[in-house]
Amino acid sequence: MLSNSRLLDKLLTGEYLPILNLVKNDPDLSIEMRIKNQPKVYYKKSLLLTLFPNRKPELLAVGYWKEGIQPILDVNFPESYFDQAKKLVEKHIDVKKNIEFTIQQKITTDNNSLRNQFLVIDMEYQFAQEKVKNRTNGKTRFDLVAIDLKINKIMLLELKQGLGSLSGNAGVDDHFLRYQEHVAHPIFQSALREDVKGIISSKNQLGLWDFNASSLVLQVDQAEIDYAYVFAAHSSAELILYKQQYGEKYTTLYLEVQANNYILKDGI
DNA sequence: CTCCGGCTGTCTGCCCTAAC
DNA sequence: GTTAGGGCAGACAGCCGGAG
Repeated sequence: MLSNSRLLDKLLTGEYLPILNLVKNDPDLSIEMRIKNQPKVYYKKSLLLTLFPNRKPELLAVGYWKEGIQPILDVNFPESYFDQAKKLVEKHIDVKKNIEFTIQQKITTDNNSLRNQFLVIDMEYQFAQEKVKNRTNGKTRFDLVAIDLKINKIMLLELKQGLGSLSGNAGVDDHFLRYQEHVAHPIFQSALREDVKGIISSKNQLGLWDFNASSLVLQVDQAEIDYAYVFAAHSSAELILYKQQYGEKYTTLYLEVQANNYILKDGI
């Protein structure tokens, strides 16, 4: 259930319905459920729009348009706002970031059904931090949250793309240590399960999937929690290097960018 | 001289808290 | 239940100084 029924009404039948329909029909836009089931619309990981129950919607951050004009949203005819906002994002984001986020979004859209092993339910997930305060050294976030439908697991996924992001402060080893630190606490696990249930039911209610996810919610209580990397290789040389360095050490799902196939599978 | 790497400030996006 | 303001992490750009 969306805890916020007024916002739900606005999205499903009220003034925000044109926005919901537009986002549903545009594969480049995604809507994610943040804390307290707050819906936010993204384009390549740039936040285009945040919706509130009563307050005016929050638009694209000033950094994207400060040398031009702020795009204006007409909730009844949102097309032109999203067109302008997308163009501003394209102009703003740099190439490297663009590649990573494009891959992330493709993974999300290619794994949004029950037809394959994984169902991606969220991007850039941060858990509710009050519940694990003082229990961990550093906060962290996870690139993707997915359900492994084959064995009913909640998978926290970290996307690695290109060789530059493998070592150092936010590298492969470092991310795994942070995961271990968090998952060791039962409070983290129960909080994650609750968040996952909330995200699934909200998305289900908004009709963002072409299947009914009610039964998935029930499975989540029994689901194990696990962690894996997604390595998106741009060449076979990169793939070989990654496998040599980390392939044995960490569970990894492999994707080949050139193949343009972003359906996640284990055991490759 | 150029090329790094570290340091710092800025910005975005997330959650938290206090207040209504 | 809802909002406004603040803190934190991550990404990035610009600056500086040391190594080659």
